Amino acid sequence: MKLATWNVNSVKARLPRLLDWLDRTDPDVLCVQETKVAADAFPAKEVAELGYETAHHGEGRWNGVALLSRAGLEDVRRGFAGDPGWAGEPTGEEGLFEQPHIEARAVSALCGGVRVWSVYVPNGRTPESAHYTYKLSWLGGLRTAVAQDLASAAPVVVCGDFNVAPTDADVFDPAAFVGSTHVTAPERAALAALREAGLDDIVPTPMKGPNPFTYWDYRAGMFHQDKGMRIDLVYASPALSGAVTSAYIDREARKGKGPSDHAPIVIDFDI
DNA sequence: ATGTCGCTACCCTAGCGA
Repeated sequence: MKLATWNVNSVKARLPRLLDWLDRTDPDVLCVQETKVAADAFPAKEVAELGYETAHHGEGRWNGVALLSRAGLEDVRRGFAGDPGWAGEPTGEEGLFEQPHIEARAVSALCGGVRVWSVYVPNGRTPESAHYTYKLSWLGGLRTAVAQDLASAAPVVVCGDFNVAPTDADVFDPAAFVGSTHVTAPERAALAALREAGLDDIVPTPMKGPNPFTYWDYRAGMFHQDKGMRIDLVYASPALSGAVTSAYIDREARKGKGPSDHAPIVIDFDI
């Protein structure tokens, strides 16, 4: 099975590149994040012409995750029990929600006997922010939901934009991130707790240079200087992590006119 | 690194989020 994950930063803006990439890369399953379109606005017809079924979980202008599969797409689950939702700022300016707002950040399905998740973890903004607290509790809820999947027979793989760099080697300069999200001990502990539920981090090989980065800010020529981060991750249960035959970051997809700010990860499993 | 994107609402540019 060839599995890939890609934060496309708007499926509408990226559609020509997405279709071209699917055609040339030929994955069996693609996990998509940041579709930024409403539930019924995913270009399912266009990807169907390339042979893919779609499961989209979208809400409009922000977030949105999808699974594209031609290896089967069964038992689709949008969201997960225990998602805390975004409850607003405690003091008000952005407005308190009467009920926590459950955002479209996770979708999972059985693809060829594998429980595949596509997730878009909250950014967190700053460590002082209510968004950061939300990020940590969201990751805690994800861990509980994934642990339940791991108790069943099917192998599990959780793919997506985690908005956390697991180690200092996963950012271009740790000193540049002091006081920022994505690198704090609690965020890394939340990732570790997810792994400890029974998943291995499949670290992909960069196509060029020593750094396994998957994201480079659009600004300041960050991509050309390889000042990036590894925040897109593939966490797989042992039956899958032991069956990896290749894993790489497709930095070619980050080049040229109109790229996403994230590169896809492509993994081959011999299963 | 704060140099760019993509979105929406409101009108074609500003404000937001990343």
